[in-house]
Amino acid sequence: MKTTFGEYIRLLRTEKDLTLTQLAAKLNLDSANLSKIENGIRDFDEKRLPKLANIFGLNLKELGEEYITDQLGKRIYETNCTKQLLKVAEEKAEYRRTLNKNLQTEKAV
Amino acid sequence: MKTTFGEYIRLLRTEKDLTLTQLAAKLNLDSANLSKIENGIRDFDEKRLPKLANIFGLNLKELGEEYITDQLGKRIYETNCTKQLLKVAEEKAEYRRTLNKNLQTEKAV
DNA sequence: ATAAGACTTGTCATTTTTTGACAAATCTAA
DNA sequence: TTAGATTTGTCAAAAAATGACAAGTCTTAT
Repeated sequence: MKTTFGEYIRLLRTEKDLTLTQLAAKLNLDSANLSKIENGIRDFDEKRLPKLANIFGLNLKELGEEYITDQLGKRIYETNCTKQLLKVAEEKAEYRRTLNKNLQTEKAV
Repeated sequence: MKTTFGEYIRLLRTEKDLTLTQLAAKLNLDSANLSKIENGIRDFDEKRLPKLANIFGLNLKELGEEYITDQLGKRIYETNCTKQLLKVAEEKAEYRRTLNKNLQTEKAV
């Protein structure tokens, strides 16, 4: 997916010929706020992902991955994080994983 | 840097033989909260980075990079983001950059 | 031209999350 | 033991995210 999550929702919505008001209702959401979400002014609330998946018949896991990559991509963009720094960030994530592993085995003892 | 930001602060602090209370005072911060920061229970507040850099004679830009890579690394870890997904996130960041570029040139016209 | 529906924008109250502060507990070394 | 260092728990305050509504613009059909 080469769009923002908001653009993706807009795509799904227009494909099905739904208005903002119609989709917003299905999502228990104000149409004004959905508009902001599609335009990237606000974030889609993670807890509505299951509903979104249902409405459009999408796989929840895949949709969730769209979501987190969008969120991360946004942070990467906002922090002007270069590829080089992103690599460092990835290593730090890896480090946290080993920390957690060690913690688990400690508990086991 | 192959540690969390909290561990890094602890390293800097103990190298200089400072107590939590002493460093916390320099940072305008409660020692109890600094303890939580070093132990990864709370986040270091970004607005204290300049102070932190001064106290330990560090380059602010570099310290800032330590900070954002730690923050991103934490998110990557928390979301169980695989390398593959991280690549997608990076592409999405790239996409946002082009969006922004187009916006700029639009403005110019 | 204008009326209706679709969408956008601005604002503010509410909710949620993060932070600051303090008290009390634990831990460690003299 | 006891003094200092650190950790943990809790709660109020501050900050950020979200929900809701009013009013605006834009488009299209009549």
